[in-house]
Amino acid sequence: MKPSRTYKILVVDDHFVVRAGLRDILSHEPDFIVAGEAANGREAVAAHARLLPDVTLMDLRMPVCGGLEAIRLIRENSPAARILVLSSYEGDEDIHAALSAGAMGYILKHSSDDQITPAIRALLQGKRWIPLEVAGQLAARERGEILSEREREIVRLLVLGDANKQIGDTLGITELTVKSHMKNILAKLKVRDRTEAVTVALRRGIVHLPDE
Amino acid sequence: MKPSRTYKILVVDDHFVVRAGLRDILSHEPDFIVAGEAANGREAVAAHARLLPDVTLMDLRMPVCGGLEAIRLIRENSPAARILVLSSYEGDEDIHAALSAGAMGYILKHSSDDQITPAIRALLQGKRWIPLEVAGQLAARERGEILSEREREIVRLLVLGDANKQIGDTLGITELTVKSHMKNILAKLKVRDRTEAVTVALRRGIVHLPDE
DNA sequence: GGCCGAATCCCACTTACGAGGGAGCGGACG
DNA sequence: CGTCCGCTCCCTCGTAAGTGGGATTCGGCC
Repeated sequence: MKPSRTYKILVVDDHFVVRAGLRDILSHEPDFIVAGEAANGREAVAAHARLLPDVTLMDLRMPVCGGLEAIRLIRENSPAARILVLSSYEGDEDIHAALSAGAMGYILKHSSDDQITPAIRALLQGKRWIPLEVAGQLAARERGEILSEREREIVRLLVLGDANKQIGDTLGITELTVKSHMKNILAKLKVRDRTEAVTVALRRGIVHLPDE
Repeated sequence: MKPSRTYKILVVDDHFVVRAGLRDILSHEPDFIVAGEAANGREAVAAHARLLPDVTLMDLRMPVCGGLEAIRLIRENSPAARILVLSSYEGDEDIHAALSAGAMGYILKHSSDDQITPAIRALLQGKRWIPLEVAGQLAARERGEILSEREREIVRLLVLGDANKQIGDTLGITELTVKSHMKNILAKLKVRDRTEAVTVALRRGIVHLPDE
């Protein structure tokens, strides 16, 4: 039962153990071959251009260059690239950002192999693959209020612990304007104060913890 | 070259892909055998009691029952148990808590196989295994100020977005006392306000994001 | 015993935050 | 074209947050 053809897969994750696991899982499919690996977004872009894989398995949270940026760059060079995000997190903002950056599927890292290979096969057939739990997050996002770009920018400074005055100075607007935005942010996130806003924003993937 | 004896290893991680990776990595060592797997702390305690492995590879962040609690329970039943923590995070508090709970080693998930098997072999010989980067975090912790139990309790409520008054009600103390603690917390964490305190506490592993 | 540091608690004061409004201006979209 | 919505700015007001001090208790250590 020689397969009609083999499919090249690129594996991108900064954790060696995860790459080993994917290599092992994919090796059980006779028509899959792991054509290459990358440990960060920059390596991923280079590897994709070199290998032109049929599917790319991509983590989001990586050093040097994150998955989102890598997805954008890869699809600039190869608009037909099929990218499957494999993430630990399920914040609605992460999911939405990945899909709108051009990912065709999104699965969670605690998925077992009977979730991973079907997802890859779906992408090979040009289909999208969004599990129910992931789709649920997206639906919840649509129901709730969505932060504007400016509001996200303010939340980014908020997690640094900046006061309203400082945030205003950074963005070149008055403190009053910041407070006005902050009021909308608190309402949209349905929280009582800025501290809770930080935890909710982190949980939903709207912002991430600064590296240092 | 038949090995003199084989060593039983228990793998504990909630991510299927990680378990697969470890299974694959360990299978390359002829004297290692993955005797069992567990996807959370409760399963880990049961599996350890049943299998009595020579070494347990344990993730920290897991649902149902976290790794820390699992380490404590396992070492209550088997004080000689050798547990190697395999974590993605490197917050000094996580590291310190795991080691004082009884773990004998601590490695990071982006470690390659040439870091993982030596760590396991070290534990098999009754030695500890703390990589430089991990030891550095611990050293930094010792240099800095360490939060008291009461202060950690307050930080836990802080990340929920509770106001000082609420925190006081929860702990049965006055708001004034909470503010006094908060003052010390801000000083110890070297931050300006409670918002920054949340991000620093999360980054250092002093507290974790609430599940919901 | 006596000293010291750490943890806990209390008070007064200044500042920042968040609620409750309102208003003008721009682009997007039907 | 008008309407919505995001961005900007404005004012007031009550309250929470953060800063300065000081008091207490308790255990360790010389």
